[in-house]
Amino acid sequence: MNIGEIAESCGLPAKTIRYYEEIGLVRPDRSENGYRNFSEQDAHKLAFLGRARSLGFTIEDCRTLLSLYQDQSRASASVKQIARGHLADIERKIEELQAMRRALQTLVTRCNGDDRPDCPILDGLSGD
Amino acid sequence: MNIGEIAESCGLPAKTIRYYEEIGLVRPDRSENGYRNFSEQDAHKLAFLGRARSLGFTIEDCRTLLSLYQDQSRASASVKQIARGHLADIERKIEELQAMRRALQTLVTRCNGDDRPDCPILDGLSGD
DNA sequence: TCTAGGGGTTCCAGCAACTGGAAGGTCAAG
DNA sequence: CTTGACCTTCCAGTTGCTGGAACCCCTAGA
Repeated sequence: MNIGEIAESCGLPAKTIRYYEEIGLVRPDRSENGYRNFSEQDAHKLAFLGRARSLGFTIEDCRTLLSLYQDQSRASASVKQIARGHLADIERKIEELQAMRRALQTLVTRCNGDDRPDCPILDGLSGD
Repeated sequence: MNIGEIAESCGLPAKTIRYYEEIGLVRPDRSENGYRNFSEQDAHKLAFLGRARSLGFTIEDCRTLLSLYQDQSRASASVKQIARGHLADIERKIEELQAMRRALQTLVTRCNGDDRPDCPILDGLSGD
């Protein structure tokens, strides 16, 4: 399969797939004409990567997960550890964002948003 | 004030303050010896920037907010618009993260995390 | 007077994970 | 034979810093 087809099938942009090859996540063969030639295995890997990335795993986590995926003698504990680490990161980020949201919401609510200069948002940012 | 003192007072690393100068957010004078010499005004600006950044505003938003802050004839509506846009971004990100969290949580819960290879997390990522 | 230290300066490289664009090769259809 | 849709490589840019090298400045102590 050419890169266009595979991109279509896994939902990743061709650019991204080339990038994944560059950093060694996939290693498609090449046809006579120099075009990348993806196998079904590659298609699977890329779909796997797409899902892992969409769950927010870093590229390095993806690399590890992929190798665990391909390692029949893995321990599921290794996978779970990575996933839980990532889950903790996500939860931390959610909390950070919620704190921002609360603070910002407070300021926004107080601001009239009219044509006058008086502005509680700027006041808040300037330290009152 | 030298960069060290100002960094101390606003809580931003000196590196960051130099970077802010580089991109034109502050323009401290220079002493005879070439050291940056920050005024009280600069201190205020940097504190403002620190707070805006900690609420997640982009640098470009900060630039705009700063100019509105210094513009006595601003309309508070302009400020509110930026803040609401940013709030919407934050809310979108929170939702994305929460979706990730839910999906990941489900997989993690199902995984035994023992020394056997059987792993619902990898199964989920591989598309079952 | 020398030296050590703790400031400060510039400039360059690198992070994550792509994305855009230029310049050009390949292929099938009309 | 040309057109257009593919594909290729390579380089630069994104965001907001951060680290490090190599160097200057200033003060205090031996």
